[in-house]
Amino acid sequence: MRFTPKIKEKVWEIKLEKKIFDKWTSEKIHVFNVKSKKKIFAIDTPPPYPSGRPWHIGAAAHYSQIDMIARTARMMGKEVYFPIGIDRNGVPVENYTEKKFNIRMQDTPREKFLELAKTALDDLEAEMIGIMKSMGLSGNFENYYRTDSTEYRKLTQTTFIMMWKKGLIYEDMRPNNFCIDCGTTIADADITYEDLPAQLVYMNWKVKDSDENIIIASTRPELICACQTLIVNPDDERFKHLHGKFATIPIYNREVKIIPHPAADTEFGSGALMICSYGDYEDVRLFRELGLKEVVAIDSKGRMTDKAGKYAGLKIKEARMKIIQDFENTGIIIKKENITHRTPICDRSNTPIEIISMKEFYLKQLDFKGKIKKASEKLKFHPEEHRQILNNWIDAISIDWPISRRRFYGTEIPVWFCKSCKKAVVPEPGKYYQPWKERSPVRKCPSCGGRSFTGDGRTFDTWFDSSISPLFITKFMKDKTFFAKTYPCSIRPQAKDIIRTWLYYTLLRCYQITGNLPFEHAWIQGYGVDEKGEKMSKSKGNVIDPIPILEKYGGDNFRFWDAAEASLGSDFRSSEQRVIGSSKFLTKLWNVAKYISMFPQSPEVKLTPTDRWILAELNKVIEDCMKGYEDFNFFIPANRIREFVWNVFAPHYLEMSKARAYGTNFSKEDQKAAWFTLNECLKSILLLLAPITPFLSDFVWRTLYGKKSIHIEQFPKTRWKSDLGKLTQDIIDFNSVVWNKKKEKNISLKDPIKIEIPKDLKEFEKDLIVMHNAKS
RNA sequence: GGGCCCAUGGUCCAGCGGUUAAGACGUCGCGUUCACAUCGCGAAGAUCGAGAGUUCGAAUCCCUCUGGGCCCACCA
Repeated sequence: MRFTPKIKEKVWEIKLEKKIFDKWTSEKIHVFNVKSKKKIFAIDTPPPYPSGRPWHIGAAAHYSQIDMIARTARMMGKEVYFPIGIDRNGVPVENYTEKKFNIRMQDTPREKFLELAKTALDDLEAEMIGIMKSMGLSGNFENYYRTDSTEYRKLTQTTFIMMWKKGLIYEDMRPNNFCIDCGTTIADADITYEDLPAQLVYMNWKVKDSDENIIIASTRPELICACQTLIVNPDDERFKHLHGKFATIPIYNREVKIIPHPAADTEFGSGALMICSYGDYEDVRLFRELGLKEVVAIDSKGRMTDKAGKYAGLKIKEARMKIIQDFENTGIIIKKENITHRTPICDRSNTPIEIISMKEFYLKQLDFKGKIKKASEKLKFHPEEHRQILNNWIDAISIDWPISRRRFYGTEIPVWFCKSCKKAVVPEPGKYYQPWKERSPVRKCPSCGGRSFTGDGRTFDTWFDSSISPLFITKFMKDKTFFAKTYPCSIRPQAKDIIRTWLYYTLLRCYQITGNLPFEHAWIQGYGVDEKGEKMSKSKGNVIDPIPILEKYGGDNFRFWDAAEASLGSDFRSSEQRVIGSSKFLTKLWNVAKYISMFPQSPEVKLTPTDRWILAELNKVIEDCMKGYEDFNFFIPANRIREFVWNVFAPHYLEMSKARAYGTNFSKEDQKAAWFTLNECLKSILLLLAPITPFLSDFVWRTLYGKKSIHIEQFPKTRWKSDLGKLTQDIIDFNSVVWNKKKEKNISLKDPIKIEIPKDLKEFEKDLIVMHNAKS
């Protein structure tokens, strides 16, 4: 009998992937059916942000693993809802638009700017979608969503209006991070710190009713007009006699109290410092703690206000230089020191931020800290240890969330202000509002009856949009049946670095709106770092572009690489070398499949001990893989299968059963037993690998086992349990000994050798003798 | 300053109370028509970051230290 492989290709050809992907699309095997009888598994896919190229290889790997989650759930018998979205709101889009068209947002008419911003990301978005497809994502590409769509923004506004009605939103004048250059309040997340040189000046202030002076050290002398108190450390002997006395602010001649407070460091400067509104967040904290009244010294354009007296109208830096000069002339400054100062910088404009009080909208979150923490106990984390990051963040929250931004490209805040009573008027939900260019839908002010309104020009913080993704994808307020079936979602996959933003804000917002958690599982992936273990960043220039790697090695090799390298939740190194290394396994598997494809498939017959042994081993593999899949940890199955195929199945079972499979000197039944076992193993391996390497698995499956896709099958069952599995190590050891002996004797592996089969391996004697050409 | 995580052959990564410490990549040697040179077999290479402790027994548990990564706070 001649055997020819049904698999013809010499190697796994990555060009086949495109065809397979198109087949999936035309067969609609991944289309979500909300009416299905199966249990629904909804994935709150993170909509990626196309903020520049190249797309981060770690992010691409992340999405390929999200697809593994989807495929795993399908093979566990669930009806999977796997939406795809793209995030397109906020400052990075504006930034990209400015660069792309060489304009400045603040100098461009809003309408015009929005038009440009709306399409600025289209090419980047197309590229991202292309990457997702080449990685084989089984998501919904037919109608993927965008966070800047009318639909999405309408829902963001609806949730705002609902919360407004519940009294969860208020407007307040508070000190906040303000970027003068961008002209907006910004979030803490938009700030980085840089060590910049600064001048620490020591000033002599007169103490009231005394001949003494007190020396105040400051890097911000221009803020003395906003000083409300002086503090010294309670234990500082130098100042104990001054507690409760007053000092006079130079130039302004206003008196401020000297009080003891532990925030003053005896080691730094003079030991005494002024508390002004606002030099830094310590000032803000103390103003709040001590109930001080703020003095607005700087306006939103970055100029001194009339509170600064003769310095009014000057820019901050000019005022500082001027006042230092004046103090030097009058002998108030006794010393100047050059220090480096950790300065908060706006991430986008690279200019120092100021703390300025502005009227902003706030969402209440302090009242929910306990509730969110309690509710999140039910959320299952993968891996569990990352729960800590969320808990730490919730504990650290000390103010409500400022949600308004003075920017253009975002969801507009649906609010008009009555021109006569100045009160905010909020419309009914159900429409996408743009108050900066539309007339108020409310004709008469509910408070004063006024009929004239001004539209709010601000937009929301982008997290205010993205934090309702679980509501948007489940068609909240749009399709009651769909929502009831899909919410809460099953899982939120996301990266570790946005736990305190995206994960936290989503929990908060969805809890406030629906009263329960938006998903059951939180699946957290680490960062993709470079080959040296350093975080990739554009400034360092170590960002790896996934496109050339995908083109060269294909989706499956890329996916197998990230599954086998990125352990659940931990950071993983990325390099082309490592993808090449992983790709060897697919070649190996390909050849195993090609070999097995030579033989006909056989119904189950009486199996030999060798067959029952490898099936017992296979059984263990299935058990181990399922443990990994149940935790959505693909590192475990990827490595377990590689280990099994490469080190047990191919070198030992394939060799032991080869003569039987070819039918040399064995009965027809024994031959059929080998055929059956070979195919049984390959089928299970393919099924177990299908979520990780969907292309190759499907190709081989359709070539050998079925007209239909492997992706509508379920994971293999464990039905081959047997004690023979205990003998695996002995078999491996014995084969190794024989190979070594032949090596020592310098004879070919096919040459005969005199060797005894060990007692415990007697059951396998016949196969072992033929395999090694052993003579007793 | 507070917190979290990590430390295993040249590199990556398993093992989490008892194994001759697994595997992959890389290196070296030998080998090949018959699934695979995008291969096979074999070899070298790890006192499991350091120290102390618990235990009959520790890479594995406790403590201290060192080095690295990350998050939060932050010097007026």
